[in-house]
Amino acid sequence: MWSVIKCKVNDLFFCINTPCIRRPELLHDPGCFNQILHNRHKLQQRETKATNMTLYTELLSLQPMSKRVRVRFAPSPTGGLHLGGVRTVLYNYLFAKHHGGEFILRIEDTDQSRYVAGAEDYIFKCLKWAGLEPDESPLHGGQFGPYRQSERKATYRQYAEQLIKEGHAYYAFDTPEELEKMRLDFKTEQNPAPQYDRSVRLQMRNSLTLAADEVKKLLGEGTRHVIRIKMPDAHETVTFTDMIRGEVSFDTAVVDDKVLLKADGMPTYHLAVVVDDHLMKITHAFRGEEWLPSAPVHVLLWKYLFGLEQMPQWAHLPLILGPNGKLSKRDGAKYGFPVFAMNWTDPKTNELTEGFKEKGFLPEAFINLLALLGWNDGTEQEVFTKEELVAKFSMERVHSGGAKFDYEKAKWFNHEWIKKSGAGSLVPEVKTLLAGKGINITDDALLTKVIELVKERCTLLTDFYEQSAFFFATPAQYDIAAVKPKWNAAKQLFFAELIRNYELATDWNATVLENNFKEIAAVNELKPGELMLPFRIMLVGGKFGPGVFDIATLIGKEETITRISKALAAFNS
RNA sequence: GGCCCGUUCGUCUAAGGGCUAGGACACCACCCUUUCACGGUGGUGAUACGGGUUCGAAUCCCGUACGGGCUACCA
Repeated sequence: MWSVIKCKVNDLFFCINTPCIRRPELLHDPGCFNQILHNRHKLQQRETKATNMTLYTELLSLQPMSKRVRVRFAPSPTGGLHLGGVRTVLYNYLFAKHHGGEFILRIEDTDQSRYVAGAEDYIFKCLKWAGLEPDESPLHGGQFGPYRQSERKATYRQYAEQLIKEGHAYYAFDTPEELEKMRLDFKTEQNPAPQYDRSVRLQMRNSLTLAADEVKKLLGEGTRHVIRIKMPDAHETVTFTDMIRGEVSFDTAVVDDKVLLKADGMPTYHLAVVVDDHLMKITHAFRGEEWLPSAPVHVLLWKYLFGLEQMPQWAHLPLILGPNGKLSKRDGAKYGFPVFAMNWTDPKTNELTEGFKEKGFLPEAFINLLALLGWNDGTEQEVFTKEELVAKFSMERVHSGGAKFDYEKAKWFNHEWIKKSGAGSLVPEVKTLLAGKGINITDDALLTKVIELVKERCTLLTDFYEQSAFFFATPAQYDIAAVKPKWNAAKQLFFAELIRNYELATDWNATVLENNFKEIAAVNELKPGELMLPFRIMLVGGKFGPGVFDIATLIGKEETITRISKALAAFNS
């Protein structure tokens, strides 16, 4: 149950809704306390820190009632899951886990015309990859199912009918053509997008304008109709407190009569979100900022249907922006960065949109970079494990402004995570990647050593191919240009001698190899520096990679000698 | 057009009325490194503008500008 606490501070009353406090001692956690200040913005503006502390102390003396936190992510299965969607999932997940609550996934598939085969399955795969699996969903089950709105179709109509009975909604019989005509007729320069609202509804065909028996007759004949919410006639201000933005208000006179129940009997998002959030006992509802304009409709529905005190706390997350406004998959294609979590192929067009996973991102890095796009813990820490995020996340520290996605920084996060990961844990990924390029590895221990040696040079997982292929295959080509200009007979002789020396080596390790290399150079009066680069080209093929003697050690005596001989032939031709 | 939200280095952000506005990415320079990286040191670079409140404003208030979102029987 909600416990609504009224506090009087400096002659001002504050209403504080306490979310799930299963354990009162959690109140001692300042982060948790922040969470409780439903209307902290007001407090922030008018009160001093000291007063806040007084309030805090007052709260401690109260016994908050417990209500388990339940949050939901409600995607519509119409295509790929993009950055913003995954971040919404993340914030839901972190918030739920931070408060010991549940994270629910509900499929909002009420628009049958937009149904896309495979999209739902794809969403689950993305969540699994990212490590953000729900506690309840169509796949995971739960006490509040079904979790697909299409399967809940029968539940919605009664709520719409109830609204009509109470005068908060009405039947509308207007055909699509009539609606189009209305929009055309009322369109002016001043009003380029006329709404179906209180100014026009009395000129349309609906149960407000038609006689009661006419309406009855139409309904009896099964005439196609929708149910629309009837926004209040008088100017009424709808206000709610957003966890991120503070108080937000709207004048109901400028909000239109949104359709609640469509002609096919399916609810629209507006009805479904309110009914299902209620039925599924959602305590906090997080969604993108693009939903803010329709929030007054939802608040009113809560008021009419279930009571405002039952309404979840809203948080409208800032948008993730691309180079030109709201991030779209087009931006990704245009600027060369992934937008979706995983590769998505549109089943109709066969168009492939690249995903972060396939681009070479580690799931840990992906959620880390997403978490920091709009949130920080107030310290200078930027690399967080999922566990740290769960422990530190709070909606209070989410930024209100939109964040432009920076692919360079995203790559930096991935690089940090590759460096941070143990070589062993990267083995499966790198193995699969190399196998895809025709390099099949059987020796995991060797691969682990290779990864350890090259991982700091890899920003994306896919970089492991270039950085480690030469450990498993003799270079097919050499960067001849880097060697040829300074190549001469003396160097030729040096490497011939090096082969003889290495053939006799009994102790094959980097130190011995380097010492022998330098001794022979000294005897021949050559500078080791001038010989290192050719040696590298012989072993690697190019001017990159870890220390040459480390490479020689790992590829082994036989292979090292083979590569020197082979390269010698190539350099001389 | 209307409504709503927002605005600190190019980008992500810190600073809850009080040091020289701090950090990270990117960029530049140097050091380390006989490759490429990692790492280290330093540097360039921001409170949109105008009023107000205040001893004092990035911070609170108002206005302007700019940016974004929404304006479907889509979500």
